Amino acid sequence: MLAGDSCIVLTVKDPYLLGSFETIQKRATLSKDGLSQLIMKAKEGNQRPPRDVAELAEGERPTLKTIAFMAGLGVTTVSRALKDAPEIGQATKNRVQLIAKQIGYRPNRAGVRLRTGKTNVISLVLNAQSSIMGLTSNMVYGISEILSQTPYHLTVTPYSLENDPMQPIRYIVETGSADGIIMSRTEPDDARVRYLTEHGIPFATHGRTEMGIEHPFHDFDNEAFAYLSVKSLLAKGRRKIAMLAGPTPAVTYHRHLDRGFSRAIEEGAASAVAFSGIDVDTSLGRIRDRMEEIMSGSNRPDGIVCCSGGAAIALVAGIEAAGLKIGEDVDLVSKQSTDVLQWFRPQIIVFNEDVRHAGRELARAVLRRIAGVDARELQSLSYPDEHELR
Amino acid sequence: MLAGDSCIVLTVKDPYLLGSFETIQKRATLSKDGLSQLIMKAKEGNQRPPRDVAELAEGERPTLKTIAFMAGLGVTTVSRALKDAPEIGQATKNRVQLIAKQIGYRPNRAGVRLRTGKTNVISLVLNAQSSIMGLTSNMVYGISEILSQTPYHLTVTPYSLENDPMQPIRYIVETGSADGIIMSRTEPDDARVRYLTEHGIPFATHGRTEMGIEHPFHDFDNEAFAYLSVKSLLAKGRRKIAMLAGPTPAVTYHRHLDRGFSRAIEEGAASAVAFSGIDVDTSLGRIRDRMEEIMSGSNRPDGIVCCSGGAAIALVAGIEAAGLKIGEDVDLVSKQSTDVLQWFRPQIIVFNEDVRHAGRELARAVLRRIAGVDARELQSLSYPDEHELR
DNA sequence: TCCCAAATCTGAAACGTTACAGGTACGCTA
DNA sequence: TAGCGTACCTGTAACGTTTCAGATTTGGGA
Repeated sequence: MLAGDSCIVLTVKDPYLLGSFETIQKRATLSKDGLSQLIMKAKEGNQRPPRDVAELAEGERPTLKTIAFMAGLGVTTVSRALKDAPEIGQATKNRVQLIAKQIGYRPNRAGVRLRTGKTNVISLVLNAQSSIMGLTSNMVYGISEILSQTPYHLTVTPYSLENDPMQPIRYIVETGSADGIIMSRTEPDDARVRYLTEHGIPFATHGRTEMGIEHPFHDFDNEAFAYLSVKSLLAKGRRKIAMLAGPTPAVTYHRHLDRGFSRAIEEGAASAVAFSGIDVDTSLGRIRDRMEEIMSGSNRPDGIVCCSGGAAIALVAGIEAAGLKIGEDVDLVSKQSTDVLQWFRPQIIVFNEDVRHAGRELARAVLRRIAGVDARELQSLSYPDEHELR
Repeated sequence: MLAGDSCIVLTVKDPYLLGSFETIQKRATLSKDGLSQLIMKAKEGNQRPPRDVAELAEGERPTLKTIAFMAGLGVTTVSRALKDAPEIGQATKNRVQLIAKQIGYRPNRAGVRLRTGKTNVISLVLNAQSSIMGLTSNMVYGISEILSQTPYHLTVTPYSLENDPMQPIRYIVETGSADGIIMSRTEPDDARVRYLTEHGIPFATHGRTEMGIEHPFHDFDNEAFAYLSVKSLLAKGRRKIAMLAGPTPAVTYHRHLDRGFSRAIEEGAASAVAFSGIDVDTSLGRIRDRMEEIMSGSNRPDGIVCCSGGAAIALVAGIEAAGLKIGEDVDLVSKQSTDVLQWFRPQIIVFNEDVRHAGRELARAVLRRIAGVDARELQSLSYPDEHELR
């Protein structure tokens, strides 16, 4: 046994953790005069700084070798002890794990990655446009919440809408720069989903596809949202109802909205008014102006469904510019992903979409997919939850 | 010279790029019957799959070895040729670079990282709360815009306000998981700045410090913003002015706001009304309610400066709840980082803070800092740019 | 007493890259 | 023709990890 102070830079609180003096000495093939001396000697012995000695230069981090030296074991044993391999004795495992903890060992990601190909990275791929109201932020925070309890890091790769959405995906796959991918703006027939499935890369999508491929996803039930929205408008006696639709029909949730909307309209024998020329991707200025036009016209709706909090603000501006009052001349139901809407027009009926929760779900899904869980078990929906305020 | 089709999986468009048959043969020590045969033989020759042969299994990526084999050169030469080292002949460089391009070679990040310690990662560290209006998103997009033209990846590490802001920083430094850091919520005396400077880790902050350490930063000139805001209110004849201040005085920009505000108030001989109990970190609900109280009281301001677009919406709600009208009873100036504000209350005077631009500046700054540029050359301010709409 | 199996532990090799310390070939000078 | 410098290229080792194929020890049975 060696005294606790015999380590120079790295110290363990419990010196009995260290390898027996004889073992260490055998490894270092040095004379018998305490670990401190031993280390110094070892250092003088070699020409280059002895990295296999438990003294680390400024800024150097302990490695398996460091632990191996301290414990008087081989690196292999240490490696396995740290991951609880069955062929290592319990006593050794405890000893090794304690030393590792006490000297603050952390596996070198580059070493692991080079050897195993595992990157410990989850990549969030999203388009850089449509995210006025903190959608991206909350997604990032949700994902991070989950990843922070794991060895995974989160990298974010935005792409602009003018570019091919496949490009960042292909890059990740070709360079092997992530173990899993989370992506949004899912399309009914999504080339990325096909590509990733073919290549066997774990991923989860925010939104569903309709291509007969089972894959992990999380989605907000936009059909239910649209249905319930129309229902609330009907309940308020509204009869001529319009919807600011999801982005280009290419994106799946546009269809879900349509479906829910049409069903409710039909059930209520109400009439649908079309909003031509604008959708949720349109610039807020244009939405406002078009809205003013529409609401000043003869065939204006008396109830409106909007699927984005940001767009809703522009809608309100347009409605009010036309001289109408929300809650009197027209009612507005909107989805929101941050709690801004109700603070400025309490009459708006809001459904909250918890994007942070979506982030958590998606992160959990990719991780479990990476762990080999069947895709079908990693599909979840979250339901609109009405908060009519005041 | 070899025929173009002599490569099995990897092909180059210009077969003359390949090494001479003799060279390749020498390396492979095989008989003379074309590259295709040669590769097959090489494959049969060894027990394990011959990774040093220009045929790659499904999902395998070309490495330096692959190129070396194809070009009939050593890996070292290839490595250097690819980075334009002076000791490599121009002809060789061209040849190697062309092959690399044609077979789609990309350096293995884990290999580089393990060998050189360079991660090619920039880490964005931010707090997960205060970002209602797309602040985080735009920052991320701005940074990505710059990084996408470089080999750098962006990782995002949020931390919650309850936690120690040092923790993620320490993690990054201890595990060496990034080459540079971008962080926000800078404090006058910032422990992170001190720590990173001491450890010599490149970083850039969104916001300034006041601790005598020169470091890269980008900041919005909040002093000018507050000053100009008050000035515009004065110009509208407002005399009793209040400001919804920046988060806790711990954060530097709070001071800048104060300074600009006080100076303008003094110059205009106006009077400042204090907003007690709320700042920009307060929940929107609470801001709204408090605002209603204040604006219903006897000592209410007739001009208000607000430093966040999200908070401004809550302010407006409070003001209107008190039965007052923006632009008549009271004027409001606000900073905004997304163009939402003016669409719903055109009377609000807005100053745009271009966070995306800040992201670009910060990314450029860290990159140049990593490249060794002096910190003093990497400090920039952006100035408020008034847009009074309609 | 000897041998065998189980329980532990081990060194060497490999992942892809770069740095180090040469090596070879060529042309020029003496 | 020898000697030498230059231009160009090369093999080996190392970064930290895991995997492979043993090696060593221990205890028990014959």
